[in-house]
Amino acid sequence: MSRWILHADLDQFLAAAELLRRPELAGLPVVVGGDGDPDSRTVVATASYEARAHGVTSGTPMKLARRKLAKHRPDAVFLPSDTAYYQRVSDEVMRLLRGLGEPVEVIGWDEAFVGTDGEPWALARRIRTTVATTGLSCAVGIGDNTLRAKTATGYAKPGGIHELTAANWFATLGQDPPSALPGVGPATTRALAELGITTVAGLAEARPGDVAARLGPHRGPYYVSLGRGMGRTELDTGPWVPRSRSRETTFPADLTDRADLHAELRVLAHRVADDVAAEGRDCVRVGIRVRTRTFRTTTRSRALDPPGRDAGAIAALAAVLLDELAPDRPVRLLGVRAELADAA
DNA sequence: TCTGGGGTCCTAGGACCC
DNA sequence: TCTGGGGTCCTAGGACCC
Repeated sequence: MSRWILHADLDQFLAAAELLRRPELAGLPVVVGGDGDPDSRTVVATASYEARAHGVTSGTPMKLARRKLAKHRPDAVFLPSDTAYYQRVSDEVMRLLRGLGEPVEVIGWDEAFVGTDGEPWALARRIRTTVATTGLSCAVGIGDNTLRAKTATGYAKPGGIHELTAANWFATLGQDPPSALPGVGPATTRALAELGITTVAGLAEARPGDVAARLGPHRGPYYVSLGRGMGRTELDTGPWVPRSRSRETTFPADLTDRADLHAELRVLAHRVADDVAAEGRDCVRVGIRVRTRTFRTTTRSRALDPPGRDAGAIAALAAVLLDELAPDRPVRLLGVRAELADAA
């Protein structure tokens, strides 16, 4: 248990990582996402601040991003997402953070918690200078638990430091909508509004039982605790152990032919099987995902009996599930997922 | 405007068992 | 003969995050 939790978040990570190896792009709007095909049906993963200035943010459809930037920034640069490279850059940053001698919990490519019993502002500045040695920059949130640290980072971006504790929690965001809290999205915000809860302070004062009746026995009380600013003070410093592996593809054009669908499914299943084998663990359950032209998404899953990592067995079960699902509309996306056995 | 890919966790209903 | 309640597993879907 740590007295202070710090949350480090790399600024515009994917775009910044690209600038590391292409310094000549500095100052230009840089948009990372998809496979680099200008017409692909994909979205922006990360946009540099120069691109954000023109309304291009994460999640913007790539075609729309091109249109928005074409007007004012014909010099904008579009790059395909190179996940293997970003992972290497991330690994190096996390290695440096672990070198600080404090507990570190990695929670994403570009985010980590660092715990300390020492002076948190001094550590926050050390984190920023340490990360800067890689050529990247980060914002740091300081909190008395993980939730307050992560929330604080939102006030620190880009590249700053902000502290959020029990002392200033409600003064800072008590009147903000519940969606200001990490883990509360649009659907939950809507459901809470139906209960008359429209602010973080209101959520904190709600009766957990009332929220549970609307949002579930576990989630209801959890949301109330979020409103109160409660979070962990214990970090999980162990390596991340994946619970599932999946691969999915949105096709350039919708597929209707059953043989085409099965051929694509087989490719995905084999890629998943490769990932499962690389984990050195068995697959216990196989799932597929089908999204049709109308964007309706359905899933099917079934236990793999016996569990294993044989690509043929995983692909065969995926094929059975696709036949059962038998989509009757043109298919936009196919996905295959393997749930992994508990690590030994 | 036309909506990615890779993940995690929770919920709820039905089956099944005692 | 009829009725019960609780626990657990399986599965589909929802919500959210980066």
